[in-house]
Amino acid sequence: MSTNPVPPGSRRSRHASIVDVAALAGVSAATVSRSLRGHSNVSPATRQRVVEAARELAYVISPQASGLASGRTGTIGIVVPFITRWFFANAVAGASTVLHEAGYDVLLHHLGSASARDSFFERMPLARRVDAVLTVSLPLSEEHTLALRALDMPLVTMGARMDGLTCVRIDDVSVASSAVYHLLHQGHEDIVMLAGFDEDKGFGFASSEDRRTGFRQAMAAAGMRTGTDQDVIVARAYGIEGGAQAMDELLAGPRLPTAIVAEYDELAIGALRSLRRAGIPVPGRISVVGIDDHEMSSVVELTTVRQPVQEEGATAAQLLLDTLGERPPGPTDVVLPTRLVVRGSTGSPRTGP
Amino acid sequence: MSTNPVPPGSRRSRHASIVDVAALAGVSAATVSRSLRGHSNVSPATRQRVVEAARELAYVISPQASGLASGRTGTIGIVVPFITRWFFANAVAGASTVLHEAGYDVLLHHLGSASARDSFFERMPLARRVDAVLTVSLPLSEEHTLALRALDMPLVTMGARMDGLTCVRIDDVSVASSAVYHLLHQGHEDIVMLAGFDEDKGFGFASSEDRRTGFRQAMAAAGMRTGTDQDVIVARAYGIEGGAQAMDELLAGPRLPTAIVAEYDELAIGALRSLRRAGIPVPGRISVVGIDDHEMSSVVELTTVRQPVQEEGATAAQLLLDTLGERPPGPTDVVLPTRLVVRGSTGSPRTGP
DNA sequence: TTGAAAGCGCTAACAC
DNA sequence: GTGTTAGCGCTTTCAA
Repeated sequence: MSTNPVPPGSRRSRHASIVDVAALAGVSAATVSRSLRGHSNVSPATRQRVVEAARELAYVISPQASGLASGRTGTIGIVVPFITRWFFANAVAGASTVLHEAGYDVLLHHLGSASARDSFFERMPLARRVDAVLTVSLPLSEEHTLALRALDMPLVTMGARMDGLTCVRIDDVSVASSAVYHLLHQGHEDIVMLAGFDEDKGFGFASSEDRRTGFRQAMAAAGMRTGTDQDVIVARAYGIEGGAQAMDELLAGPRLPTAIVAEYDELAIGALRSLRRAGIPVPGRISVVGIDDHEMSSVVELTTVRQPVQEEGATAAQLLLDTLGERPPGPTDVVLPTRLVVRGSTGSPRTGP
Repeated sequence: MSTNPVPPGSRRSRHASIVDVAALAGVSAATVSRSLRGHSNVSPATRQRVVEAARELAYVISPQASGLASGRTGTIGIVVPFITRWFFANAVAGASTVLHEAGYDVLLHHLGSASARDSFFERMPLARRVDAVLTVSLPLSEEHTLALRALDMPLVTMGARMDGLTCVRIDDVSVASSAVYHLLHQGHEDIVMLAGFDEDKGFGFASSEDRRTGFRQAMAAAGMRTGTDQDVIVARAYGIEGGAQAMDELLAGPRLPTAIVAEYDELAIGALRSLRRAGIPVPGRISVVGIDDHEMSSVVELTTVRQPVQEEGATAAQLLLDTLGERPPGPTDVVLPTRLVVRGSTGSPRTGP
């Protein structure tokens, strides 16, 4: 019927190698290499024969051998604090789709905790394994930055500016400000920011600082008192639970503001859960605004500032690929647009007691 | 002050190589290799010198060279349909934490769409790049299965049984049944299942079939009519939007059941959104049960059947590592426990018209 | 316990 | 255009 795809006399290792293909096509290994990688200096007829031989032998190039010889890995490392959070999962999705389409593999590292993060930067399991690195919203210490730079490879950050590095982000200052303006516009005067977990000297997210700044700037510009200890409360855990706990504490305290700006939607959603359980009407007694437009925000009718997370990831990945090409462009700072999405969690404050 | 970590006369490539370490330690490359990998037949003194030399030169082993020589990659491939969905992100988190701790790298592939899935199995970008593969909830066609098996490497599935393969899962049949029993126990007699997107011949999830079976079995056992066209409605999109649309259609139809069992929580959450917007009281007019215990389920007070997703991922990863060791165990079928979490979305049906 | 030598499978100069 | 020749940096027999 058909010829055996594995020549009987071949060395019969698990895979056909480039010399097997070369033999079958009647050319040298170098020509096979050139043909399969689309180099121009191969005659169409030869290339044709090589491609067919490769197909017949089910030849798959060995990335190890190729990488060893060429110095490239064909792999990009993506580092995120948490893969389970909506934001990071979407960032990874946007980036890895672009990278896979470009023929790159993606090595994923999620840090998960401060200790895991430290051991990551200490062991640096990316060294010699990837051609470039994309980090997402990692607030990096001096030490971590050095470890990353010591890799001496292209580096793009998403959501965290670093000197001399290409960064894709949103304008976190103005994002937080616009959340405040929305509330001010509705007549709120007693607004508190619900900020993310800090974990000592910070395994928060890189955007944290800027959002707090944006909050305070907008408050100050409107003549609201700010800078006190009470205008920003800090969650003591990540995500929903962090937001819920912080809200519980606020509810237990002496004074409940008329509005909350949460650093990110999951905090806001946690706060909403606490408010609902406590029977506090939203927005009747208190309004809540988030930042992100998490996929669940429409479900809980959360007013929020939307950012295009997948697009940020895709853009960052594309810039990384550009850097890998010939004539790499210099570092840039790409800022993507955001917009306020008004839903049911905000409204005018009740006048009177 | 201190000696230069890069010997002036060395070949000064970007990294120190094993021969640099060997030279500095005054041994052969073979001994360096043995020392650094903890082989027993190296004298403590020698190993000590090698380790110090490696540290001094900031030596990092080249995975490419090592892999080329040894035939191993030190990398595991994880394949998921979507990384942005809560379930898969958690599965990946559980698995990759275990794999990273064991010193393996993780190559992530998320398929995203049926066309991307097909091209994935056609191009098989895992070939020669990983030592083993973990697939999560992928319903595989005959063709895909063959492509995977052709890789000829250890394969563990999470949430999708396949002949002769190790699988970690929950009992999807009984999970769906228990959701039904909960409703029956509350007195419901008119129950409809809200099932996931099918996309022609199926890019749904592997658990889909079993959950429908569980639903029908429980209904039949209770003497409810089943098998009609109306006891299972199928969403026309994934996730929340799919659930919302399906619920909208049900609401527009002639008959509204008193209870819904959703194939997974995101569908249930979408359904809840539609119900809230339509002003239908839950559980007053209709009860809703989900499956998963998605992190948002507590926020919307969804009654659901919890499954330990991260633990499933971690278990699957561990089994994969076991398979990679000497004396690989045979294929097993690990079923993890689940439990009903009763929240506010279910209650007795209203008696009367 | 250690070293020498032979690859692993590919790419990149350099010839022709 | 195509082939030849060296490696890329390890691991692994096989000897010693």
